[in-house]
Amino acid sequence: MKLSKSFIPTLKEVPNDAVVTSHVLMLRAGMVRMLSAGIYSFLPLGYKVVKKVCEIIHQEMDAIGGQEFHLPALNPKEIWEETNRVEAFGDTMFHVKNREYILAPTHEEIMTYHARRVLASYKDMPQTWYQIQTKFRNEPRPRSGIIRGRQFLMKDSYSFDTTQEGLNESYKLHDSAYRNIFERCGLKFFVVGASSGAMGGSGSEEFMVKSSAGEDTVAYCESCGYAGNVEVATSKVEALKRDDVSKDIYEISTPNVKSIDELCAFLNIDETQCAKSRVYINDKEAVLVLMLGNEEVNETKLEKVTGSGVRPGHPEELKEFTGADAGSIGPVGFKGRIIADERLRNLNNLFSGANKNDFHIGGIDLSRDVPNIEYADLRIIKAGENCPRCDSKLDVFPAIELGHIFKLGTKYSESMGALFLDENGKSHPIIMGSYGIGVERVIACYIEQHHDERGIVWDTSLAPFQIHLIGLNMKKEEVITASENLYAQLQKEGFEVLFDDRRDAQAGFKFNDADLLGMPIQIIVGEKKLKENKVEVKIRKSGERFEVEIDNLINTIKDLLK
RNA sequence: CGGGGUGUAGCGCAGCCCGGUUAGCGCGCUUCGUUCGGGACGAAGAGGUCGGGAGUUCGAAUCUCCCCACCCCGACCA
Repeated sequence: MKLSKSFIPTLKEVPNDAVVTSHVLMLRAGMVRMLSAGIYSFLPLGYKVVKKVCEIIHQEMDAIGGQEFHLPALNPKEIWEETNRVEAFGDTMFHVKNREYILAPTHEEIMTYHARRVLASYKDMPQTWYQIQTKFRNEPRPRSGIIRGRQFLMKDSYSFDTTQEGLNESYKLHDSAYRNIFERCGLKFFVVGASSGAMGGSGSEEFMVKSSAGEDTVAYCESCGYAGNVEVATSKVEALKRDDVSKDIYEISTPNVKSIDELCAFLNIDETQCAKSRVYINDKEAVLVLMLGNEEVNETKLEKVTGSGVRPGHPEELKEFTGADAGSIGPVGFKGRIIADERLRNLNNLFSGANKNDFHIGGIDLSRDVPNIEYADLRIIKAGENCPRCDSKLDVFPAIELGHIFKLGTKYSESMGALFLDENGKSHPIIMGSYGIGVERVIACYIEQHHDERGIVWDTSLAPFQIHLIGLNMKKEEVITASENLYAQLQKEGFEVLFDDRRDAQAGFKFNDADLLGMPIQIIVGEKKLKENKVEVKIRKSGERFEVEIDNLINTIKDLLK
């Protein structure tokens, strides 16, 4: 491709609206342009990279027996109503105004639709179906460029099995395919145990990349490799001991004392002597959650205990269920379900709210005074706590979710009636798995991990071109002839070459563009070296440069790109 | 949805507080000349509904109100 004829609008200055590195570089390198918030056009250079990623995905998916589909983005709403997911997605789903259609945010329903009554026998399975296509989600706040958009490219696959063992096998195949894909893309990633959230199902793992631009928070153990989304991660923390003697409970007037810190200051006590109360609503019932001191409630863990969705109670609801406002709520006398964090187990002589504004209660013995109490791990773990597996210190940092694999089970096949007959003629729902990869995120994460102050640094696997050929002074006849010849030769050898043949651009301008675009190898054709029948080769990654006899160039390049 | 910010030429910005000629600057773009291995120089040009609407005023980029778009933090996020 000749640069003089290409649409690769590079930017010298950093666009105002871009914050994260990958976004800045994708804009500066002319890979993408924004059309609207969270909606991006891929320009020719960027789309070349998309296709590289897709090709790797195709190869690895085909290798595990995947079959590619092309499914509609426009879906009849009634199919989504079969699984009740129109309601589940709520405002996140785009609705078409003049038809009963929606824009598909994922494709479980559509794949299941095609599977039902067609995958009718155990003999038809296992099957793995996948597709790479645009999904639509009405994100309330798109951000970080391509990382979180309202429309994005996703590879998703679905497995159909007749047994749990079969599902486990499909899951394992995807797990290894995903590792291959991300490795071949040159990403440093790790795998974490995850919450399966509103997708439903049992097992679930996320493929993550550490990044300050990430929206997930993960706990990671350097020494044993334990990794978990903080939504589900656990840690070992020092247990607290019960006092030998339990005091009687007593009421304390605590005017205007609301937070745990204020309470500790007012009574001159430690926060580990306090049980913080949070009221959640679950199935229209109030659930009182007790945490030690200032520790935060992990709502995902809480939902696991309650079995269904929770939300914090509104101020009016707090008053209605407890008789007090936030800051004065406590377990003594509370009538609903009470779940306390494990760290509070059996503690006594605690302070908590009195369910009466401006009053607290001291001397609480959870075993004695809160008979119906339940305990569960409800904490959000913190960096520096001990790894649950090996006791080393845990690291906690933000990360980007690249891929997610789920054992769905029969959630969709049951609600949609995708059944098969087994060897005995008995009917069962198909056992499904679902596996996604954010294609654009792969690119953004790659750039987050592979750039320097001059620009992007592509590996050959994802590079839009292998070689950036630079003709320096394209007004000199000998430079034109030599570089045109090399261009033709390299192409004949099958290399992907971007040829900077621009007549007017100065040398420095071309060098800077080449470093910004970041092809693995630059070949520089200049007047002086040509006199010795030589050109210069620069390795983008290392910055290393050396002279090569023109006659040896092809072989040198072949060696370098091996 | 809550909080904060921005919107002036393709890009980056100044001007606005304190209203008053043809609205500026840098980069980019066009033409000519010089230069030609790390973002050149000179000369001459083109390019603007000042985000949109309403209002105040003799007069609005500037003041007031409404709306829209975009960014950041939070909430949300299969």
